[in-house]
Amino acid sequence: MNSSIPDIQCPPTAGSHTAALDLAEAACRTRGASLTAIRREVLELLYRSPTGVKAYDLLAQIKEARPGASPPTIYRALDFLIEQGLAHKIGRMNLFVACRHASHHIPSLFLVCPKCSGVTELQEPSVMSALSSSLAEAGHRLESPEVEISALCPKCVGV
Amino acid sequence: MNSSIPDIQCPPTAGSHTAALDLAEAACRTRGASLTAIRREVLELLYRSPTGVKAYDLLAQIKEARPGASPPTIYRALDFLIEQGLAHKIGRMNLFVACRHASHHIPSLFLVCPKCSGVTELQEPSVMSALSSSLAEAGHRLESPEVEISALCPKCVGV
DNA sequence: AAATGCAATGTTATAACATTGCATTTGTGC
DNA sequence: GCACAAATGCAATGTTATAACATTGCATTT
Repeated sequence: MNSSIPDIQCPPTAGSHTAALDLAEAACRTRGASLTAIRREVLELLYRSPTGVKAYDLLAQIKEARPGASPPTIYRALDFLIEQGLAHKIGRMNLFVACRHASHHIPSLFLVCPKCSGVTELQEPSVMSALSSSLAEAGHRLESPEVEISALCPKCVGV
Repeated sequence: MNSSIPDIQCPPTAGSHTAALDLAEAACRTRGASLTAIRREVLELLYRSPTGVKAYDLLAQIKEARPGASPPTIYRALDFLIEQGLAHKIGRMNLFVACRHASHHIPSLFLVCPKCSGVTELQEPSVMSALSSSLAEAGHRLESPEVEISALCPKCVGV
């Protein structure tokens, strides 16, 4: 559809993210998975919400285009995106956020602001290695390369 | 602790924890708060579950003694205990756990095992300071001295 | 003793978040 | 076209948490 006339539309936060979506689609393909229309739409909504989105808010947004959508529709899409490393869940807040980093070879910190719910993904290799070696010493091991931390964001620190 | 006749009672995981409960009660008192019977019972259940407990499991247990208990009964008690620094919530797992450290002047890491749900509280000042200075550089600030991290525990690492 | 204030608790309902199970459709290789 | 697996639609249900309002119990004042 959208081949020409490129500028109407784009509601809340965003430009089109087409490039990133295409990359994501290619990445899935190389792994034998497919970024279907629903999944792609959900991912796009995540891209538009740098601050994280709640599942039922996603659902409401998706319903505008697909009135039949139900909770499983988006939870399944989210599960897929998380499996594929394209999104993360922020447990403490029941918030979902797109992964902003091309590769997750480097573990990330997710700073979740308890005031405004904003999520910032931060890569700090030195902190992460200090952390994981401390854990190792205590006999533990990081489960995933995603470490969530509750931290006030720059905006909310000031207040 | 248990000085004489130490073995009757104590159903699931536990000894009586009377000493710890009394300490907690005293601590509340010095802050002008009161560890009422319900709150004390909830705290005791937390002490008995080193691994963390879900709110509705707590509810079920409390109901044995207090059939009228309802969700707010325990959520209120949990809120109070958390306010008082006597318990923590593990967000990702919807799990509640008693605080094992007398003082929280030193920030703590909470290692939550995603396999067995075990929670270990760990104090690592050097890691914590590296962490908080990294955050500060990015304009953020730790919200609380409690940082939860998903990490396999020693038992589950092996498997 | 009666009235007041106030924290805690009881009670009911509902909001918010997430999963299960099964029927149907879609895409892909043969 | 056909068979098979993957994805989706859909309804019901499960799980976690809070809102809203009434009541109790106890300390203080009158």
